Order: sequence, then structure tokens, then C-alpha cells
Amino acid sequence: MTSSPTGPARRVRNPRGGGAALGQQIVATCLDVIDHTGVQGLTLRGLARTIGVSAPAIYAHFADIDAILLAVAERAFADLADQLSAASRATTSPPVRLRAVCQAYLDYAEHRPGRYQVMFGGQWDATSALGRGTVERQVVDDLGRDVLAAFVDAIPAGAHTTTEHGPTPTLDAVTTWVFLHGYAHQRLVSRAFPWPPGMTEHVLDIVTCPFAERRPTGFAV
Amino acid sequence: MTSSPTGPARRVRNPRGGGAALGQQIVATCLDVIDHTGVQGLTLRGLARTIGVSAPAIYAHFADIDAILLAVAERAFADLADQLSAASRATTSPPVRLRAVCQAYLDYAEHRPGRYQVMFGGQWDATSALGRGTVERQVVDDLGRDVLAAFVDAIPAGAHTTTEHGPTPTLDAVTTWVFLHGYAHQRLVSRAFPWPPGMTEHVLDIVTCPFAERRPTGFAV
DNA sequence: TGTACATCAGTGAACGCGCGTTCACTGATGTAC
DNA sequence: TGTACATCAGTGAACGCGCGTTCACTGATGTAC
Repeated sequence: MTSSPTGPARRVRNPRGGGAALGQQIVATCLDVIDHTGVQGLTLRGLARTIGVSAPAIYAHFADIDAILLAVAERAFADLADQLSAASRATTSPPVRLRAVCQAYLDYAEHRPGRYQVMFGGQWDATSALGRGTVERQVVDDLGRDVLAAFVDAIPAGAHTTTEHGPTPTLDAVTTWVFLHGYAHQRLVSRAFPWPPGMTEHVLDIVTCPFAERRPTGFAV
Repeated sequence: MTSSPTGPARRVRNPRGGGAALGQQIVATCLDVIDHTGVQGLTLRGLARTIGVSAPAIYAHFADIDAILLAVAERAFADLADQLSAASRATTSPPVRLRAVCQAYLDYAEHRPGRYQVMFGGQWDATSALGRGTVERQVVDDLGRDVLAAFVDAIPAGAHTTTEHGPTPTLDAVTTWVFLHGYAHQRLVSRAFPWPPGMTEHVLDIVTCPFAERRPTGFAV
């Protein structure tokens, strides 16, 4: 064996001109770390250790941990929007489609708990990072836009709640989203809670109910 | 003037035998700090500074910051349960009662954002504190019991969802709670989000709808 | 083809900071005799 | 009534730790001449 037998496996440095790869690796590793151990204990030094790089090496790619988390959030929101679109495309029947999109949302939260907490859990505040000028406003404002759009698309146009100002697709989409969020979030947060059996199906029933073909009474504002 | 003119106002130490008052003061100050600046930056030393006491003085009353937060959570859960009961007692008509309880829940989250995050926001994990033996299991298990009970009580008995196993008061209460939580939590977390006008009323409409007197179709599982 | 130089992708040591936690102590107040 | 002692409610200094951030540097690789 010609390789050194001592110490842990060393990271091989990127070839000349390929330094940008570390930027990608930082984001990818951060997504990984977050899903396994949460955002709580995330530190720049710890992240560098996990990657196998010295802490100052991070600064060539990101100004601070908030800039990393913004990139993480962008990736995560794009992923989730993709999952929702895929679920939507996989079915043609409008009532089934909304349910499939909702199910995909719950699945994402369950399987990617860490990034879900970054996106919706209040574990990271994009707007507070804005203050230090290290992240861009436009990027922050666009976070979540596509996810909300997926809900708007999934709700049958004819089934919108009607108020004195007409149908309200955004209101309906936001309501559906926050209700799903409540369940998804609380399942992540209160793992020890004795969740009633059949809860997920019941949540999907109630959340899709206002937009079912046979419209129940009482949903007009 | 006989009092010292220099330095900030000093805290007067408790009289002999009244040392327990500091324990109360720690919890009260912690509730205050949390609602003003969140749990994120809460530290034992910072808390001691706010109270006007040296850091070691805390240890006479609490083993660590988790023990303080458990006491904080107990107080907060009791407060919320009281608010919900009060809202329930203030009205006699069952359909109005549920709506009043839901409204009280949303009000609590809005006015006590910090403690709401400790209770339901995943900013503090009671079960992870259990591992270090510094907090008691029974106390942790009882957290939130009375709040859930308030929702169970507020839902008209005749209006429960019926499954093959009969009516499901707990399932209905938990569903109502998580939906409200989704809205309450996301309003705290996404303060910059363009919330549609009339959102709160709409949320209350949808959440109470399954238990309205004229029961809509489609809610059976 | 050789060589001096520039660039690139990082490293290692050092800084100051606030944190949790410990330890010996202080000064006021009550109590036994 | 006086005094020695015990207790109480804390304090102040110190510890080791991991953090973010800076700085000068290193060694490999490409490039101009």
C-alpha cells in the first residue's frame, strides 16, 4: 500500500479551475447535515469539519452561514415545487390531483424534516438575514412562490370559495397550505405525541373537502 | 441623596428566607425575554444579566436552561388552557363556542409569540431534555393535555366525525388544533408573507365548518 | 525545451468573544446560650 | 443583654470550550517568454 495508513481519509482538493465545486459541496452537505441533525446545531466550523475542509475555505464561496442557508432554502423550495408538480402531472382527475399534491407535500415534510424546518419551521429567518446585506432581497421574496403556485394550480378552478369580491384562488391555496403545514409541522415537532390512527387520511379528507365535486354548504364567507 | 449615584439600579437581594422568589423571577423574566426576543438567543448568562443577578445564582433554583424552559412551558400551557376555557365559558351556544375557542387560540399565538414557539414551534424539545435527567417525564407528558381537552370540550358531541369505529372526538380535536396551529405558526414565522385579507375569518370558517349544525356532506372517512 | 512567474485552492495559527459551570468567598440576618 | 455561631442569598474570579473571522502562508498547476 502506497497511501498513508494513518489518519482519516483526506479530502482530495479540487483540480485547478474546479474550485466552484466546493460551493456545490457545501450546499449539498448542508442539506444532508440539516436533515440528519437539524438546523439547531449547525455551525460554519462544524459544516467545514463534515466536508473535510478548513473553516476559512468556506469564505471563498459564501459570506456567512445565512448565505449558505439561503442557497439551501432555494434548492429545497425548488425540490418541493418539483415534487408537487410531479404529483400533479401523475394524475388527470382534478379532485384526485389536489389530494395527490397534498399527499406529496406531507411526504416531503416527513422525509426531509431538516430542510422543511428551514423552509417553513421558523428555524431560519430569511428576512432577518437581509439586514446584514449578505443575501439578496429578490431571492428571498421568490422563495416559496412556486410551491404556492402548485397549490393554486391543483385546486379546481370551479370550486373556489366565492366572496363578495368573487372567487379567491390565492386564499384557497394559502388556506390549504397552512392547514397541511400545521399537520406536517406538528408531526415533525411532536414526535412523541400519540397521533390518532388514520390521522393523515382524515387530514387529506378535510383539506380537500371544500373543493370536492359535491360542494358542501357553509364554505362561503 | 444617600443612595449611590453611580452605576445602574442594583437589584435588591431577597430577604433571608425569601430566596425562592428568585426562582419565580427567573421563570417570569424568561417568559418576558422569550416573547420579546425569541428563544433563539436565550442563554443562562443573558437571562441572569436581564434579572440583574450573577449567573451562578441561577443554579440554586434550576439545574440548567432546560429545567427553566420546562417551568416556562408549564406556565404557558396552563395560561393557554385558561384562555381557552374562559373563551368557552363566555358563550353558551355550541357552534359559537367552538369558534370562540379557536379565536382565543389564534389570539394567544399572536400576542405571546415567544412562548407559543416554545410550546408548539419546535424551538424547544422537552423530550430531548429528558435524556439528561434534568426534567421529569410525567411533567413533560402532561404538557398540552389541558389544551387538547379544551378543544375536545368545545366540539359539539353530536357533530363528531363518524368512522367504522364510531365517533372520534380526539381525532376531531387534534385535527382542529393542527389546522389552527398551521395558520398561527405560519403567521408568526412568515411575517413578511402577503397574507390575503380576511384570512383569519376564512380559517375560522373552514375549521369550524365540519362541526356546524347543518353538517356538510363528505366529512365521513 | 526550459524557466520564471501568476494563479488557484486551499491550510494553520491566531484573535477575541460569550458561553456553561466550578469554586471559594462575603456580608447580612437570624438563633442558641 | 451580649456574643458566638449557623444559615442564607447570593458574588467574583476562573476554567475550558467552540465559535466566527482574520491573516499570512503553501504547494500544485498553468502560462508567458
